Amino acid sequence: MTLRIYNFLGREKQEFVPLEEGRIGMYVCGPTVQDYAHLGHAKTYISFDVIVRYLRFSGYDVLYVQNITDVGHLLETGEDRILKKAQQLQAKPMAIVEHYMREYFADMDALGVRRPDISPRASAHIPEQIEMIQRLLEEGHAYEVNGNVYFDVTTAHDYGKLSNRRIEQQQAGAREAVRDEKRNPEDFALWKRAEPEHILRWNSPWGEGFPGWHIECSAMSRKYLGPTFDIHGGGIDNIYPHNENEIVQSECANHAEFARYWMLVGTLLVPDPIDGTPVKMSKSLGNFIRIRDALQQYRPEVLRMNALSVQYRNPVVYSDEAMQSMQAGWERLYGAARLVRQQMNTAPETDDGNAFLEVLDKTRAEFIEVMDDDFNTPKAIAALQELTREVNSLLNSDQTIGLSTLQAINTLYEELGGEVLGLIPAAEAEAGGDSRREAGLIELLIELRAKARAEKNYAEADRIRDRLQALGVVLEDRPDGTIWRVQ
RNA sequence: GGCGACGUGGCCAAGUGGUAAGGCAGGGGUCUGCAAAACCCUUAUCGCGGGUUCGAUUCCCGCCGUCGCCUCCA
Repeated sequence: MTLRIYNFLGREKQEFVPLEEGRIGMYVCGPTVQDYAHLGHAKTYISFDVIVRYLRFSGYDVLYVQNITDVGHLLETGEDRILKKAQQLQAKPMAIVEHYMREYFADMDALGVRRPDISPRASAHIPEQIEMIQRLLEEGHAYEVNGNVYFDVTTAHDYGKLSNRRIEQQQAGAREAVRDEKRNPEDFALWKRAEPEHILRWNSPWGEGFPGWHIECSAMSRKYLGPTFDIHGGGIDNIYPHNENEIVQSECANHAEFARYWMLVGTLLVPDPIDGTPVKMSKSLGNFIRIRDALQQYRPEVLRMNALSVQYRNPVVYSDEAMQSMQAGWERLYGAARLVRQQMNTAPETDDGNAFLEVLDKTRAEFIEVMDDDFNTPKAIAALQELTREVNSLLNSDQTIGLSTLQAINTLYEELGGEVLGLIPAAEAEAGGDSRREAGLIELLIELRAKARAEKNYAEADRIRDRLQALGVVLEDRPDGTIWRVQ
């Protein structure tokens, strides 16, 4: 069983072979912390979260690095974005980025996205960036003009190899005013001179300024993962110019191959309010939904389900309709896992139901096979859904099921659905300590209702059920008793 | 205009050179005091036109359509 990954460099599925057996160095482009994260970020980082979780599940020792961009970049108007925000809020720029960085982590935590091993900040790696720029200057790949340093793309023979853009194809100045300072329209800034009004600025050999957008990823990935590492990830919308420029400057500065496998994830789309066509969720279009706002409406697992409902390279739509479908699908999955846990409390210590272990083995094998094939999460979820049908049938049959069988089912749900996909919450997350009293009260009411039912006092029984329903507590009568859940 | 991705049942979405997973929704049924939940049954020849092939949804060409990138964006 070998892992295969679709490598954007070369555009084909390839067998994954790490540089060092059993270990993986992985870098994923992180967010610019200038505002609250939205669902587009959620899609990308949930995708990589599951990829990293699965790699670890497969036994790899993964070092996962994801940068925090906090140095600010230029708008078309020439204003610094973070500076602009700082003026609005009358606050120091570093306080702004600190704030949004913390909120970013809070949002990701809420989504069940495990934190990267290292979250290096661009502002904390200015010397490394300057050093890399100097190397590029020495090697003749860059030139300085008036305190700005640009990379000369004509000095790299393979510029454009990731995005398949060749320099001669570009329409110079088509949508961007050609700066006279640049030798070629595709040349990009490594270092920018800070105008007097810029607060975010650092000393450099070329005067006070700030780093260009792409150099931070090159400098920080090199620092923590080395000149050559296994996997580089990001959103596909950054393939050009960001990823392309990262590659060219890193390979020219390091004289070494950069990332060996490029994994780029598809975009989150949202229906256009006018005609309903799906369009990219983005800050500039103003059609974004903050993660924290979406979490008011849907559980994190349901948001994850949506992100994982397509293969990671494909785009996915976020809409009420889609989310309701995800919600229903998730509830069936989780309902079965929860029922298994509930049955464990009363199950006999027999080995009845052991024949089911075969189904579990089959599910596990299927799950691994499809995840090994470029992380096919839709198929992996399908495997769990098929398992769920079997589990429900088993639980609804009149045969008694032994504890060991239930435990085996539960373990599989927790491993594949919980540990890898993050869709099934851990058992201990179900009933917090403060809800024990509430649970006791609900169970008391269930006892009263059971008494009423035994006396065929259905009016009273239904009244209790309806009142609880109104409070969001749903009762389900099963042959062996009534169970409840919070809606 | 250039580069790239995609177009599969009512909706979403896998997938394969030999007639197509899974989910959601709808309809019918079983179970239930009634519900709820669950389970069973039920709907597709894969954008259009050519070509390659014994055979294509899957490979190639063209067309149409949608999205992304080419400017800060995950």
